[in-house]
Amino acid sequence: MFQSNIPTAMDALSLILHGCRLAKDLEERLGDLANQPDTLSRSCDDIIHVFASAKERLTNAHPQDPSLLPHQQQQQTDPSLQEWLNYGVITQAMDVIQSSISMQQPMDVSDSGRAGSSSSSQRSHRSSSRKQDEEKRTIRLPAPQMGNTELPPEDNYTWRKYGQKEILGSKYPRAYYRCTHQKMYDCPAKKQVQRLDNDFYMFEVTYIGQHTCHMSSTAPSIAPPPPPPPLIQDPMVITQPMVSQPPTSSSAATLGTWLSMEVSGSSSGGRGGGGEAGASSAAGIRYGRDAVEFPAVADMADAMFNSGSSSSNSMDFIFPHREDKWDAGDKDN
DNA sequence: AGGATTTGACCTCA
DNA sequence: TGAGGTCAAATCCT
Repeated sequence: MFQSNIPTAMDALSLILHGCRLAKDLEERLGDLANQPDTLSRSCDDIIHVFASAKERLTNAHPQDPSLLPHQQQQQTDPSLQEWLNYGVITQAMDVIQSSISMQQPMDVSDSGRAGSSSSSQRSHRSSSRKQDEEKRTIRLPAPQMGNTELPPEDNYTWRKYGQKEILGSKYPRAYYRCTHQKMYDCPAKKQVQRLDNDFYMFEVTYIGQHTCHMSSTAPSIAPPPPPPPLIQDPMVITQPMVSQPPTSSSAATLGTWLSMEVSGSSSGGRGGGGEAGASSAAGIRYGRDAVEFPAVADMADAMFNSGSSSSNSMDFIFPHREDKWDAGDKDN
């Protein structure tokens, strides 16, 4: 179902990174799990599964030239994809972070220190659904984490889930989200998230409409990043790579510093009533114990890239309270 | 208490 | 007519 080998290879990289995180997490919990062989076994299986998936994709990605590095492959990517990659600031931040992870601490975990019944009300105002001319862009994103595979990938917008539905012919339900600021700023942006039938670790995310919430002077303080798909005019499917271009030296250095503190950082604080700062998506503000690790990295990246306009919030992202950071540490599998 | 998610029913359109 | 999209009360979570 993949459009080309390149995204497949990139998916593999993201899976590898994900596997590394799981392995790291497992090591940190070894002490606690020493007398829980079943849990240990499950965790091992999970990790094995992730790496096996990655290997499978790598094999599929470039059977002809296994020596080609992913970022080299990307150079051969079609221009539209390349443009899209260039456009995604946060994606790049994520790339930097994850590149740094792999470069600085390939598998080194030793210093991880912290590492009712429906109403009959009128619905005539219902916006027309299934409008053909509505702008739709579909991308694919890897699931953020095995333990939180119900969560959609972070995309740096805040979303509110308003529905979920079983889709005919699909194994997994489709979740419907709208911009958190829809009412306040009349933002029409929506998205649909659905797990791929044949790949449990990939989400297909369809964005509908453009965010207008950031255009308001009273809109959230953190200016949103460019929406993922603005350059893609025609409905199409691409896979967002988790590793793309080499980081600039400065950003790499900065993020590298962060990584030394937060390599395995967890969510910086649940949903927080005010989670409207624009930096945490539905994925990042998932309720309770299912705090997500992966989005927290995006949060940090976002904080950095927007640090000029948002002062204190950024620091909160970068230096979250310790208890918040590690609450998620005991999540199972 | 306030805001987000869940979920069954309702509505629209192909 | 039925699949897909949305609504909104109930429920959950912090």
